[in-house]
Amino acid sequence: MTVGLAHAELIAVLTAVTQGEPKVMTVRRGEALPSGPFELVHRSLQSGLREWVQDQTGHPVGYLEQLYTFADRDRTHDSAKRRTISISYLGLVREQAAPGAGKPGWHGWYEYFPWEDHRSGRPAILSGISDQLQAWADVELPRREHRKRRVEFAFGLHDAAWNEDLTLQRYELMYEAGLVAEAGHAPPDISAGRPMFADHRRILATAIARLRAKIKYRPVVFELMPENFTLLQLQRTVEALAGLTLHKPNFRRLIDQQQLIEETGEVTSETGGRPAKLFRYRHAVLEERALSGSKLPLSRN
Amino acid sequence: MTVGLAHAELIAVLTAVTQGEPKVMTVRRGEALPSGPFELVHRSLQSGLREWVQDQTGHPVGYLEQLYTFADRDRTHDSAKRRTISISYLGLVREQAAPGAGKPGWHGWYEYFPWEDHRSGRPAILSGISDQLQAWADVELPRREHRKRRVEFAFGLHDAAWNEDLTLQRYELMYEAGLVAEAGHAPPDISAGRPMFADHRRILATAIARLRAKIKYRPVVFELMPENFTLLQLQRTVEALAGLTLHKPNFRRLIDQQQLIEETGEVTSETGGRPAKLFRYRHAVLEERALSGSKLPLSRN
DNA sequence: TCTCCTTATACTCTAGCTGAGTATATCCAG
DNA sequence: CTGGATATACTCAGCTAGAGTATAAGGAGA
Repeated sequence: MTVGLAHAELIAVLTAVTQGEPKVMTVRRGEALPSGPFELVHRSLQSGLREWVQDQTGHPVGYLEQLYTFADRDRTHDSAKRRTISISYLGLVREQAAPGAGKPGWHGWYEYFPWEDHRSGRPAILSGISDQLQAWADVELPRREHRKRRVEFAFGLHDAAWNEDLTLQRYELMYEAGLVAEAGHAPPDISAGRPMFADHRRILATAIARLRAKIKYRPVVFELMPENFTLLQLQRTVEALAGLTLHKPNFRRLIDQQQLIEETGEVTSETGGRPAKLFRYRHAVLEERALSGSKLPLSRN
Repeated sequence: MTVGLAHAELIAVLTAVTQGEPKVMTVRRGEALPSGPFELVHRSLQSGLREWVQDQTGHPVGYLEQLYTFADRDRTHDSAKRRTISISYLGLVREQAAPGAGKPGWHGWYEYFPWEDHRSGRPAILSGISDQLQAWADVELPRREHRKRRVEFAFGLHDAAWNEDLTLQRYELMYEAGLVAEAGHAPPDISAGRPMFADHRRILATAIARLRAKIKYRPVVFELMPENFTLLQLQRTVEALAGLTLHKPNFRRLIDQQQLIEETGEVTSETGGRPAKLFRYRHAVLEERALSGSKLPLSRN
């Protein structure tokens, strides 16, 4: 069988959470995600990415997960005979292992997606966005119903509740409606987040959505935590990722139901009030542990 | 930046469920998954796949989802200067739209994974498999604990329950332990399912795992159903995918809680006993509808 | 025609989980 | 020693999931 030829490129969304803020590693002063060629020396895609991330940041990536592979023709700047296949990955880095986390190179997620951070309530920018989206949705009938439903669902208007997992859907709607600079239409009058090179912001949206969904059923948060941490630090990290505030007593109950962590025996009084116990992740509890969450009515037969 | 050159290949896991059996479309008498080159004429990866699947099967693919992109060096049969990137997709086809579903070309999932079908109880083959896996896990101490935990968790031994979503983990363990023919070790004495070309069975395992997980929170089953169906037909389809039997009253309760379907007003008496009402999927309820399933303790502040 | 078998459909009950709120403990600063 | 801050423990109501039971309505065959 004949097989097409293409360039292969690896794109990384490296994420760390420092001081309760989610960050992404960037190049070109925050305008692009780091990327590199996939070459023959690399054993596999994943190890290829691991190698050059380690070269560039000097620190290991704990968790690495493939996100998506793109190859739309629009993205190609090559000759007519070649095109680029971009394979994107999500990588999680521990706070301590991200020494440049304050330096340029690391930028907060919510610079690019200000409407995604609901920790201090619904962002003001959302009213402008939803106004414009509803205007965009108000076309002739066949498409109108569909558009309206998508907008209301994705942005939690009317009776729908805000669903933090829909980051990608929201970005795509805004792209379709021409509200983000990358769409290339007339520049929007509201400043809808900082744009990025090519479709890099879309890839970041994919990563955020994936991570927000994943923390609910896999213990991946701990890849972002230092060795020892307090329960509130853990909660703040989850809140940073989800862009939401959580109910403290219930968060703690959930955590120790799962038996994912154990006390170190030490306490820290750097938290302001009563000293907090330090915990560590129970590596013994292993990564394989899925938190099930079955929605099927099983029977025991 | 320099970018590596590679061949690009699209691999499809096309699935249909006919008469309560999950099938996958194959070539070479069931030994391989259909695949085709990604070429310049294609607008995008997804549309490229859609086009040649439609050409080959003559029927449209309803639902199409990217699975994974592989590029391990072992898979390459090319010259030293090229390698192949394989992008795999999961596609769902309606029962009626799969005219070849009885003909050669379509094979049951469980020919390849007999240990995955628990609809008639725990398959007998599993005792042999778990014996051999436990023998394999019984090595010197540093690795033993980890191996034992993986085996027990993936195969639901001891206190762990069988988790149908772990199809890929189970296949990978069996591969590591040399229990599947593709591993290339000494041929296993138990016949652990029908092998496939290269890593195609691994890709099929990925597809099964993804689909089993997805039916729990997205209404993708309906992509596999005919226009009108009875509740038991729907249940049998879900059971076929999950490889499990479900509790009938609870299944029905779950379905109409979600308001995903509506009565057509007609009944069918082809089911043997009392005639069953026919239902159809409420397309109005739209694909965007995620069934949430949040595991985060949200607060209303 | 009546009985039995089969499938369809409706209802009940209980344990556990989730969302929400409240109460108590222990440090630091002034 | 008092107030502010954070940490930690406990309570309670409503919902949901798992499980079981009861009734309805067709067909096949005695």
